[in-house]
Amino acid sequence: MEKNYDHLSTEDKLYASWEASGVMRANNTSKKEPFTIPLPPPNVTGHLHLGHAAMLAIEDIMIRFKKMTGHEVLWVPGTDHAAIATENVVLKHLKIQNREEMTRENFLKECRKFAGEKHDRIVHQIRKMGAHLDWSREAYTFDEARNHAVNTIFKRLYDDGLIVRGHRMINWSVGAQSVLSDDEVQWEDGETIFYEFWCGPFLIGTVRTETKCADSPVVVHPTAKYIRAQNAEGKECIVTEKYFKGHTKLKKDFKIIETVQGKKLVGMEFEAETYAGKRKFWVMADNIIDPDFGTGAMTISTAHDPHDFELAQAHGLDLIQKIDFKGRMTDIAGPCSGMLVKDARKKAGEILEEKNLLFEKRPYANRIPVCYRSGTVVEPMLSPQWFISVDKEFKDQFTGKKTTLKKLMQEAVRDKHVQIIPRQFEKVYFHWIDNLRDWCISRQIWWGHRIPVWYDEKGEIATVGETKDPKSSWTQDPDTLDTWFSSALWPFSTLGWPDENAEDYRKFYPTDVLETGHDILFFWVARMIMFGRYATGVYPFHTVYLHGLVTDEHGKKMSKSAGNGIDPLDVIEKYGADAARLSLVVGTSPGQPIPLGESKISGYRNFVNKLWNAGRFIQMQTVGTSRDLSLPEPKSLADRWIASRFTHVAKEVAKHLEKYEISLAGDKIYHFVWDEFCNWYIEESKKEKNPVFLKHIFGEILKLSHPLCPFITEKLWEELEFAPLCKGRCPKDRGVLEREFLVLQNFPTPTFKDKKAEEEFQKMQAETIRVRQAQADKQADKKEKARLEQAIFALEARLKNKGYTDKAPAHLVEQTKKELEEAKEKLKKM
RNA sequence: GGGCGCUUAGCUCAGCUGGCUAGAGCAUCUCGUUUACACCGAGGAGGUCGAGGGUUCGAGUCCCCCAGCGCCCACCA
Repeated sequence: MEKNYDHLSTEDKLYASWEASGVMRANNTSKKEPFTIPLPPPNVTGHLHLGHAAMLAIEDIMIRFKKMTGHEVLWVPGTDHAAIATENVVLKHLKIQNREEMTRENFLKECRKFAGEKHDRIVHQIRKMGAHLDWSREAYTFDEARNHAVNTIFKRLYDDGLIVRGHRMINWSVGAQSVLSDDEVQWEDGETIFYEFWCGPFLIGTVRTETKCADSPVVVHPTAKYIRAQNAEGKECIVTEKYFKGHTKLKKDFKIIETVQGKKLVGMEFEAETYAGKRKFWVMADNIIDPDFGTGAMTISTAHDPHDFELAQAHGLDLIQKIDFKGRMTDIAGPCSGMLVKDARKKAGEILEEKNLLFEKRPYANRIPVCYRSGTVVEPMLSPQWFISVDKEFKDQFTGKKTTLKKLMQEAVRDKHVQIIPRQFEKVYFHWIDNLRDWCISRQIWWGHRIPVWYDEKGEIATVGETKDPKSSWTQDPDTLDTWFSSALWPFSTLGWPDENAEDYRKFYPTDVLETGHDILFFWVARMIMFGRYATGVYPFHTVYLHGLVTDEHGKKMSKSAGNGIDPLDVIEKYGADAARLSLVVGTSPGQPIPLGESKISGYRNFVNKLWNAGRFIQMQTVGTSRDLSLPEPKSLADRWIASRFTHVAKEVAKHLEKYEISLAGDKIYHFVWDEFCNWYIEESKKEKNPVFLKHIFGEILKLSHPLCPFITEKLWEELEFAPLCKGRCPKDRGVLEREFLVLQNFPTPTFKDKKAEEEFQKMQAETIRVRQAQADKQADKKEKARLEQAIFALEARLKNKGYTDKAPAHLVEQTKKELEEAKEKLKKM
C-alpha cells in the first residue's frame, strides 16, 4: 500500500467495477422494503456544477445507507431536455437568429444531435461523484415513454376541464420567442427615466412612454379630491389635491378653479396630442388608482400590462396591440412604429419634449422582467395559450369528491402526506400556493413535447391526447409544453406509469425522498406533488429534502464575474470524490447556504488519507494473521473501550442518517475515527496487541463510513481483504456478484457495551493528558529559564558598558537596572 | 410593500424540546525527524453567544423590541 491514498487511480476503476457487477441494479421482485429516490434530472446540455454535486452526495448517502439497512433501493437516473435552455444553446451553436430559418424537423434533428452529445458528458460527470444509480433504468424527460405519460395526463386533465385554452395576459420572452410561466420570469434592477407629460389637462406619469400612443381612457380614483387649475395662458391642469399642494411649480404657475371628486370627472372627453399625433381620450374612474401615488391619473395599455388588461376586461375596453411579438412597435406607434421597445421608449420621450408635452422627467430605479433562460426582456402580451386551471373544481377519481388542484397541493403538506426538510420551507410553500395563478403550459418553441391537440380543417379541436394516425386534414397544435410539465411526472413516469401494473411502479411507487435545491421548490417540487396526487391518487414522495445554494467560503454567490467559482470536476481531480462529498455534506444544514472553500475540501481529503493510513497500519499488523471467521473478542481495556464506544457511535450515526441528518452523522464519524480510533485506540493497541480485533473494528468503521465516502472505504475493504472473510455470512438474494462490495454489507448494529471499561479508559486518558501537560509545562519552564538567563546576561553586559551608563539618559539606565532586578527575581522563584 | 432566514472564537459553522465550566474545522502560537499518517502527533492561546429589555432558580437556547446581512414573493402607473 502506498503511503498516500491515490484517488485518481482508484475511483474510476471502482465505479466501473460497481457498474459492471450489477450491484447498483434494483430488483423489483425483491421482498425487501423499497426505498426510492428519483434523481432530479440535470439538464442534458448542462455540465456538472456544485449544486449537482451536493445533490448527488446527499442522495447517494441516503441510498447507500438504506441499502445497508436492508432496503431494496432504487435511485433512478435521467436527464432533462430543458426546452428553452437547450433551444437557446442550439440556436447559438448553429449561429442563427431564429428557428424559422430552418424547417422544424431539421431544427429538431440538430437539437437531438446536440443533446445526445452533451448527454454523454453530464452522465459521465454524474458517475464521477460515485453515485449508486441504477443506470439500467436511465430515463429522459423527452423520450417515448415519457411522451406517452405526458400525452396521457394531458388528456386526463383536458377531459376534467383542467386544461383550457385562453386569451390572456402572458409573459412574452422576446429572446426565446415564447411565452413563459410566471415563475420563469426573473427581475433585475435597472435605471430608467420617469416621465410626467401632459395628456390634455391631465398629467400622466410613466416609464413606458412608447405605449402612450393610442386612444385610451384616463383613469382617476372615484373618491379622491382633484384640483382643476389654470395658468396664465389658459392651460388647464387636473391633478390630485395632494399632488398639487406638494408641487411648488404647479402651485406657482396655476390658479385653482375648483376642487372635485374623481367620479365627477367621469364622462369628460377630449382630444389630446400624443407623441404619435392627436388621439381621443375620455375619463373613467376605478379604485385601482392609488390616490397617493403621483398625479392620481393614468392612461392604460390594455394589451401590455396585466393590471390594465384586467381593467379593460372589467370595463369592456378595446384591446390595442402596440408591441408585436418580436418586441417591435406596431403601426399605431406612428413615428416609432417598427422600432424596438427600448429605442421607441427613448424616441417617444424625445418627441414629447419637442412637442412641449413633457412636464418633468427624472431618473428612476425600477425592476425589469427578464427571461430566466435567454436573459432578454419579458413583455407582458396578450396571446392565446394553454393553461392549467388550479382553482377549477373537478371530481377526484380516487376519492369521488370534488376538489381543485390547488387544494391537492395544500393538503399534501397540511395533512402531512409530504414533509419538507427544513420545516421553514413549508411556509414558503403555502405562501406560493395561496398566490398561485393558472399555470401557462404552452410554449412557442420547437424543442419539447408537442401539445397533443389536433385541429380539423375548420380549426376546431378534433382530438386530444395520444393520436396514432391522425387524419391527413388535421393539424397538430404547433406549440410545445413547458419543460416542467414533463418534469412534474418524473417520479412516476420513470417507473412505468401510466401502466399501473408495471413491476417498477408497483414495487417502487410512491417514492420516498425527493432531494433537490430549494430554488426549484415551485418550478418542480410543487408541480410533482400536484400531478402525482392527481394522476396516481397518492403523493409521489413522503419527504422533500431541500439543500441550499453552494457558495464560496465567505457565503458569497459563486459567479464567473466574481471569479470565485469552483468546478466540482476540478475538486474531484485534485482532492478526490470522497473529499468533495464530505465537504458538501458535513458542516451544512438543509436549506442553508453551503459555504465551500479549498481549506474545507483539503481538510476532508486529509481525513480520507487518515483512514487510508489507519488501514495501512492495520494491514501491517495483520499480515499473516489467520483468517478466523468467528467474531473476535475484545481483550484489553482499550479493546473493550473502543468496542463500547463504537456501539454508541454506530447507533448515533444510524439515528442521524435515519432522520436525514447527514451533517451530524458525518461529524460523529469524523471525530470517532480521528480522535478516538486513531489517536487513542491505535496508539494503545501498539502496547497490548490484539490485531484480529483491531482489524474487526476497522472493518466495522469502513461499513459505518461507506455511505459518506464510498471510494476510500471500498478500496480499503478490498486492500485488507475483508470481502472473503464475510463470504457465506451475507444474505444470498442478490444474484451472482464478482465481489462482496461494502454496500452489500449490513450497516453495523453492534451491541457490545462496557460502561466500566469506558469510565476506566477515560480516567486513563485524563491521566495521560495531565502527564503530557505537565511535560509541556516542564519544557516551557526550561525554556523560560533559558530566556531569563540570557536576558540577565545581556542586561548585565549593558550596565558594565561605561559608555552606556555615562551617556544614555538616566531614566533608561534606571529602567535597565529595574529590568535586571525583575529578571533575577523571576529566576530565583523558578 | 409582504414573508422567511441568519447574526456564537480571526474565518466558516455545530449547539435538537432551556442546565455549558459554550464546541468543531481551518488559521494562529509552542514543542516534536517515537517504524500508519507532516495530507502527522502533543500542548496552548483565542468568545461578556449582534444591541437593549423581559420570563425563569437558571437563557446561546423562550418572549418583546432594535440594528445589520441574506433569500423568496409581489411588483405601483
